[in-house]
Amino acid sequence: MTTAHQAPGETRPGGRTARTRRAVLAALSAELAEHGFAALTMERVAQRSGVHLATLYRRWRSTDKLVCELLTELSGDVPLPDTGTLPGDLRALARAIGRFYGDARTRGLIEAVVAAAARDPQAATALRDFFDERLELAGALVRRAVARGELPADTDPKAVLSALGAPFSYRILIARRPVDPGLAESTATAVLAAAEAGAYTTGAAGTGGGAADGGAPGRAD
Amino acid sequence: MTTAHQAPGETRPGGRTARTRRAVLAALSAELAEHGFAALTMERVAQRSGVHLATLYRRWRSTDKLVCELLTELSGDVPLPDTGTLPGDLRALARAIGRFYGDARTRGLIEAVVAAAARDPQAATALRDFFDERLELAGALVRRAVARGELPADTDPKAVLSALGAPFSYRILIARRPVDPGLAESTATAVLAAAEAGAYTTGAAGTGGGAADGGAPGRAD
DNA sequence: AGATTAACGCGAGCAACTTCGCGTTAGTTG
DNA sequence: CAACTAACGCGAAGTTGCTCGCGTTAATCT
Repeated sequence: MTTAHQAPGETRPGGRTARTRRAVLAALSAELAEHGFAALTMERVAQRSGVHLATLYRRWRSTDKLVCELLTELSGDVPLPDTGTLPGDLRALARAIGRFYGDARTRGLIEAVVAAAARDPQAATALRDFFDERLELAGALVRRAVARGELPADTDPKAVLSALGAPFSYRILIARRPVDPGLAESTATAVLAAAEAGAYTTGAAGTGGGAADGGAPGRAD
Repeated sequence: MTTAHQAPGETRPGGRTARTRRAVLAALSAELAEHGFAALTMERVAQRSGVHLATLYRRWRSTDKLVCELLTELSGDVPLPDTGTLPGDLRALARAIGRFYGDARTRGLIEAVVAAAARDPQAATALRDFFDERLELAGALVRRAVARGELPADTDPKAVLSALGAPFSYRILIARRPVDPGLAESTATAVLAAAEAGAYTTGAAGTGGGAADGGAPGRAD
C-alpha cells in the first residue's frame, strides 16, 4: 500500500456518472415521446444528451438495454387508491392506468420495452419484473376488498389486477388506437362484475389471469 | 409489337414465385418457433429456405415486412364456435384463442409482429387490421347472444371480444409466462359476467374495450 | 416449339453500426 | 491540496447488414 486512495476496480457512483446517466435517460425519454421507438438510435440519444456515442455503447451496449434501464427507473408512479370501497378503488386505479398509458412518454416506453424484450432476454426479465412488482403492490387493494367481504375469500389478487391492466396494453400494442377515458370506465366495471362473479378465484373456473405458475388441473384441449 | 407475349412490366404470379414465397414463409415460421424473434435474421431465413439473401431483400426489404406478410397469411385459423348459448360460445372461443397463443409458432409470430410494429408503420397497420377483422367476424357471436336476449341490446361486440383476447396478449407480451388452460376458463367466465353486467354497452359505463373511434363524452381526468 | 422477360443466384461494393486505443477530465481519498 | 484512477471525449479501425450490376433460369404467350 503506497498512498493508494480508492480501491482500484471499484465503481464510482459520484457526481459526473450520475449526471450523464440522468442526461441520457432524459434524452431517451424525450426521443421516445417525440419520435417513437422507430426512430430511436444511439446516435440520436448521444446528440440530444450531449454524451458521446462511445460512452453510450460502453455503459449500455444497445438501445434495448438503455430502454430497459429507463423502465426500471420509472417506479412509484401510479399511486394506489384507497377509497374505502372496491368499486371506487377499481375505478380510480383504472383511471390512473389510463392516464399512465395515455401519456406519450410512457406509451412510447412501453412499446419500446416490449419490442426490446422480443430480442433481449434481459429486457424481457425487466419487463416481467416491473409489472409483477406493481401487481404485487396493488394486490393490497383486492385483499382489502376480500377482508370487507366484497369479494370471495379465495380471489387471486394478481389475476384481478392483470385483468385490469390487460385491456390497456391490448389497446396500445395490438389495437393500436388511443386510450380514451371510456376504456378505463368500461374496464373497471367489467373487472368488478367478473371478480364479484368469482371469475378470479383460485378454486373454481381457473387459475386466473395473473398467477401462472401453480399447476392448473385442467387439460389444454 | 413484334411477337411480344407478356405485357412488359407486369407481375408474374406463376409457379416459381409462389414456390419461393412458400419456402420463405415456412422457413420464417420455423425460425420464429425455434429461436424466436431475437435470433431472426435475413441471413438465417435465406439459409433455411434455400432462397438467396438478395432475393429476400428485393422482395421484402426487411424482417419487419417479412413477418408482417406471414401474419396476413395466417387468416382463417381460429374457428368461430356456435354452441347455441353465450357461455358455451365464450368458453369455446377462449379455449381456441388459448390454443392459438399456446402454439410456439403463433406465439413467436405475435411477438415478432408487435416488435416489428414498433418500428415499421406498415407492420403496425397490418397488425391492427388483422385483429380488427377477426373481431369483426367474431362479433356475430355476440350479436347472436343479444338476439337471444342473453345480453343488453346495446352491447358492443368488439368491446366484448377484445376483452376476451386482451388477457392472452397480456400474458404473452407483458407477463411473459406460458398460456395455461386456466387462463381461458378464467377469461371466459370473467367476460361473461362483465358482459351480462352491461360493462360493454355503448351507453352506460363507457365505450368499451374495442371500438375506439366514437367520441366518448367523458374526460381523462 | 420458340421468343420474351420477370424473377432468381451470385459476388462485389457501399453504408451504417459497433468497438478499440489513447489522451483528458473530474470524483475520490489521505 | 496533491495523488490517483474511473469515467469520458475523440477519431480511427473493424464488423455487420444491405444494395447493386450482371449473367442465368424458368414462366408465359403466340
